[in-house]
Amino acid sequence: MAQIPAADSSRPARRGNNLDDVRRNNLAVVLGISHARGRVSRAELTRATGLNRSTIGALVAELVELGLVDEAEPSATKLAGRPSPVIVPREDVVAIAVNPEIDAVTIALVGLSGRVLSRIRHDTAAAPSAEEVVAIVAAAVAGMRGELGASTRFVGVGLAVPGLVRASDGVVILAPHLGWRDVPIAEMLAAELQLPVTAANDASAGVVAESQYGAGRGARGLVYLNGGASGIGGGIALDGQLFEGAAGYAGEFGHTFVNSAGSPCHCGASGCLETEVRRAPLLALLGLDNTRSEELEETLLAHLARPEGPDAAVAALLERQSGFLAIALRNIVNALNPELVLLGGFLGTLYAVAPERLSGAVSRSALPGAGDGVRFGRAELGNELLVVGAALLAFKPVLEDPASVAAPAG
Amino acid sequence: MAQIPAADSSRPARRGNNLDDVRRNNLAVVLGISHARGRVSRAELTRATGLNRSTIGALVAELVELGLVDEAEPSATKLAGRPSPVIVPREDVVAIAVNPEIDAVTIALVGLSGRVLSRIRHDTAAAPSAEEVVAIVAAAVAGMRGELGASTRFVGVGLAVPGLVRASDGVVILAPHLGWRDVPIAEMLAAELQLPVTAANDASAGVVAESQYGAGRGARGLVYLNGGASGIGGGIALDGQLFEGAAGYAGEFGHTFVNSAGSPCHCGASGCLETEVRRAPLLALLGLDNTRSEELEETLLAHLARPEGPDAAVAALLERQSGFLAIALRNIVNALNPELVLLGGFLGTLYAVAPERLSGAVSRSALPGAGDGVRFGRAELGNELLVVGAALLAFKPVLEDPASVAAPAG
DNA sequence: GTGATTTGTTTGGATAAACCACATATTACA
DNA sequence: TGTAATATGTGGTTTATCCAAACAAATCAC
Repeated sequence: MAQIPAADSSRPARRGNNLDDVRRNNLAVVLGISHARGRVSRAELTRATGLNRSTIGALVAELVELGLVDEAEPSATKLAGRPSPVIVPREDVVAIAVNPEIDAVTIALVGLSGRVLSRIRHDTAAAPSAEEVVAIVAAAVAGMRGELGASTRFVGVGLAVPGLVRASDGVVILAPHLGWRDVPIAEMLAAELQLPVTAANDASAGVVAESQYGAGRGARGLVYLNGGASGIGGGIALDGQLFEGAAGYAGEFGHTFVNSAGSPCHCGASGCLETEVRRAPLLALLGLDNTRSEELEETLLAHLARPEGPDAAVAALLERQSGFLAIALRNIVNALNPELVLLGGFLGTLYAVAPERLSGAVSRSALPGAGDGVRFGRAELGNELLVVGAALLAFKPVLEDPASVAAPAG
Repeated sequence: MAQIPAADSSRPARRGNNLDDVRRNNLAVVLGISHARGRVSRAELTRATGLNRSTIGALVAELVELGLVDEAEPSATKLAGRPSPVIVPREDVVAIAVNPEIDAVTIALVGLSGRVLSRIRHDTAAAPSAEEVVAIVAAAVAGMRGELGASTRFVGVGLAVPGLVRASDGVVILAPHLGWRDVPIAEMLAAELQLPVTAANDASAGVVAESQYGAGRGARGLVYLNGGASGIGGGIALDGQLFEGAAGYAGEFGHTFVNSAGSPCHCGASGCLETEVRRAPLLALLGLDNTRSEELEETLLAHLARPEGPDAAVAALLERQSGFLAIALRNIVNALNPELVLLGGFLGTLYAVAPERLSGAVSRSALPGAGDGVRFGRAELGNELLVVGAALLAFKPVLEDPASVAAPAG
């Protein structure tokens, strides 16, 4: 009878746990719930975590000591019993969110409470270079610092980049629209701001935000596809956490093959989702210029509602693009069996004009099981999406190990 | 400034940890390493887990008490110092692995040591019904029981089914080649054998086996595609664990879209990988009958090595099928950024005849980052694959919580 | 007010892992 | 053959964690 070969030791074995890990984990759980829900009473924390009342008391006291949360007066309930103090994440624990785009750099300060404290959009004449981004961010942060109280603590920087970003060190491998290639932007920003920097693809930041605060709340397995002016990006979130893959590049659904007779794509292949499903042809048909996506959607819905019915070319284009999108989604559903598929940007519009057409096509063409279990939806975080996603990237180390942040000076 | 909406409470918050959890986790880690490596010294466990010597001593003692491992004499090393006892998983802790196929049911007993203790292939005239499978398994297990010592403990049953299996309750939603639809096979087997039963898709079982014992050892993110007589199945393993998706259906790469002009597939769509890349046309061209895959590969390699070169039709077919496979793999690499892609069965043959052609095509057509980081390989577990994979499914509860198994009677 | 209910607080207890000192078993080398 | 060096098991002690229980406090219902 065969003996199965023994596994080698190349995969590092799971480490053992000690008591420190217990504490660290429990602090992270409590801070995580507090951060996710905004306001929680100690009693709610007790129920959610399954920990003892006294343990929660001690954990919360330590988080207060660390300057990460405040204990506030109990909020009025209609229940009998002693009121339970409310835990709120401190707003003066702040992440810096940065999003360089083709014609602007957006910088925002986001509190641990989830509030966007301030936000600047710095327009640029051309696509900014990495050096320009660093300079713009440094100036913007210096300016915003003054508006905030002296107690403000910056815990890190989160960067959402429209391109491929290596997760391990935050190097931008390729960002065609910015013209970047192998740019160590995270390192550069970290040197300038003296803060830890986490960089990720913009759609990855988006899926994290949607997963925790947006239409993906509560979904355990979430796939996100976003159609922007520059192409189609995407991301995968499992249990609220970004799925990175081996090196951080997972989620590039824009280059899913959907058409044998398709156009060549800048990626080198042809027939990619991104080349077949684009905003531009629709804008041209509707006589629109390079507009915001809200405007496109309004115009499109109005067009479809015309008494004489939609133009044949418009209807055909929608039909064709929905078909290609359905093919890509079918692949994704079969491969990943997600609970929820979220569509943003232009793809959200495509979904919105005929939700049934798209979801029906996918459910019918995907395999039973995965196909009939999946839900579809639109991304709901608009403007705030990338800013919040980037901030979540920056907060991640704190949320995973609250005790690792230096306690406040005072 | 915007306030991000608070997350609702629909996603159950992560639970807190207590000391029991620490112990449970550490027991699982120690047993897991022991199971994966086959033979480990206590000293090696100490280094791998990062735990204290005395803690490892206590954990191992508890596992011995539970009857899951034995402590054996130290094996000779060339190192100075006191020899460290060796921990070996007990062979009389046994899982029952079951694999129903179109023309046979395979039943095997697999020890926690990883050894296949016995194995029966029960041929059937036609595809077996669920009732027949239950009867065959019951008879086989009764027969094999006699061969084993009285100390043998059965911890569970693992079932690898060629079809879609709902992970939560082991119901086979659809197994076209068996003619099963909504069959509660896990429940039926559990009632008969009075043991916990875990069922999964056969490729899912395969990827787990390859990930832990086969060509996927050490890979953190692994994608597996297998070409069998009945189609193409697949699975995803992350850190040695099966990625199930929302309900256990993840990994159906056989229905990836690869050809707009493709044939209709039994799944309802058309142009699926499974319809475009098949064994049958190649067998026909080579004048082979319905042979084993080893035979196909030998014949094919011999044909390609002919002095006059391969037949043009054969070369064209290989080129064509490799091209479609490359398209599917490109999609998968872009979407999941796996570390390793493993090909089994007919797809392994297709890869083996020209590894460079396939891996080169994928690396070039996938996006930089994901494309140039991925490795390709052949699945290396042949006959044992499904049996080992099914057994791993059955052992999973024990490996996750060793203390949950009843201590041996003796 | 009085009682029921819920929750914070305090204290003591159980438990798990770390730490330390010492015993033990092997190799290296004179 | 004997001694030193090295690595590892063993047992007692310490430390940190969470839990359980008793008590105190704050609210609601009547």
